[in-house]
Amino acid sequence: MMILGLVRWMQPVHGYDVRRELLSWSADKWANVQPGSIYHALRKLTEEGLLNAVATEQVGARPARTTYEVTAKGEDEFETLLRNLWWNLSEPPDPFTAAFSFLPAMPRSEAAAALRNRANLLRANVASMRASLESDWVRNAKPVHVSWMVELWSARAEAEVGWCERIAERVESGVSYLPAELENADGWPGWRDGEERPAPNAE
Amino acid sequence: MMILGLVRWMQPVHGYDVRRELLSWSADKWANVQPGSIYHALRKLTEEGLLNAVATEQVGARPARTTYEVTAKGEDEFETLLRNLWWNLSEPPDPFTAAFSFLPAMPRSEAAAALRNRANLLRANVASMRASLESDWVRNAKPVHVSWMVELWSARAEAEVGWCERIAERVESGVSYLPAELENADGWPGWRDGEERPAPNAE
DNA sequence: CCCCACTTAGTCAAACTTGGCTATTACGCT
DNA sequence: AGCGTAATAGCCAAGTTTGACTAAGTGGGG
Repeated sequence: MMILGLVRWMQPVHGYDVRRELLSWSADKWANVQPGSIYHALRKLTEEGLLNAVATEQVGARPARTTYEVTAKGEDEFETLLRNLWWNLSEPPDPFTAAFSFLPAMPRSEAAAALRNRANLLRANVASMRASLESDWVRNAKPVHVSWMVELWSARAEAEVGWCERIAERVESGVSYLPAELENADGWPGWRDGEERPAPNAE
Repeated sequence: MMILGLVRWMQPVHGYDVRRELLSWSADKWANVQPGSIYHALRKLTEEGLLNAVATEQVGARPARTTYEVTAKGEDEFETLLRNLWWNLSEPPDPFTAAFSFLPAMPRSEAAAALRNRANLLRANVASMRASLESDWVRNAKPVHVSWMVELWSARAEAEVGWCERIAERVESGVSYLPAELENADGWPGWRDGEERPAPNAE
């Protein structure tokens, strides 16, 4: 619920403003906030007494828009949430990691190719982020810490590029996926379909 | 829905098996799968024709457990999902990034301290992951690619440690958060409470 | 001057997640 | 033998998130 935070610093806002701001940050990508969630969140926060609906104006026959403000309680709650996120680690879920855990279900050649491909995609990403860091628009019109966030993403991505390439090589090299204890024991069924016969003599 | 994948390689399984396997991977952390989701997912996958309920045995007066298998259609679907995740980037949502975007709401000294703290937490994490990589248990009893996943996490974390420290310094140095265009213009209201008076002469 | 396409603002039902609950059996300890 | 604790299976209602939809104003090209 970081909608609360947004409302807090745009103070009197209505839902649509919040939506636009979020989309302009393309925050739907890295926060879990799609446009549809916003109005529900606003109503729920109001119920909980963290927000106040201060006005409901209507222009013509368009849907009425309700304007919100943060209450003292909301201020507190936000502070708490924010501190919590700043001071504590919280591993975010990562779909790629989940997919990677099924490595043995992919043919080795494809897995390696996909990893190399991923490395390239990441590199392209890094390049475009770098470019945006240089661009005048970002340098002059966006708060500086936005650039810092981009730097974080770049740093993580670069680290991952290296990993992708290292792992691609290992996958190609044909090392067995099975743990030492189970070498030439029978593993679970259901692994060996994507695998191109992991060559029992693999080392 | 990577429950499907799990069912696929443990072939005839019942819900509880899946649950245990997931928890043993502590997959509730990096996938978005809490124990409660499993049974619902299984039923839904069955409805969609991706799974088949093959048996329902009952031991004593305990809840009956239903055993599932993957259908051909499920096999296909899994293949598609898996490939999609392997070949395409998909930025996962990251709560810290979201929190960081509210940097101006934190006093500079606290922000810097929190960043340093984060760096330390990450370092501790990396250390414990490194240790587990050395441990015999992981080396001998777990498939090798599990270690590779740990390496990925370490690499990302290390990149982030560096970033935290660099940013902590910048925050402390007092550089203004405002974009060049808005220097000494009035920004949005609602920023300046956490900020310890961003000293208009800050540079 | 009219029509098409886009923007504005928000609703809603459906899907998905979650955490807590139930109720039985097995196990270890004294 | 008795008792408390842990493990076994799974259910369910409540809370969240989502993507698709509505429906009126607006603007500019032909």
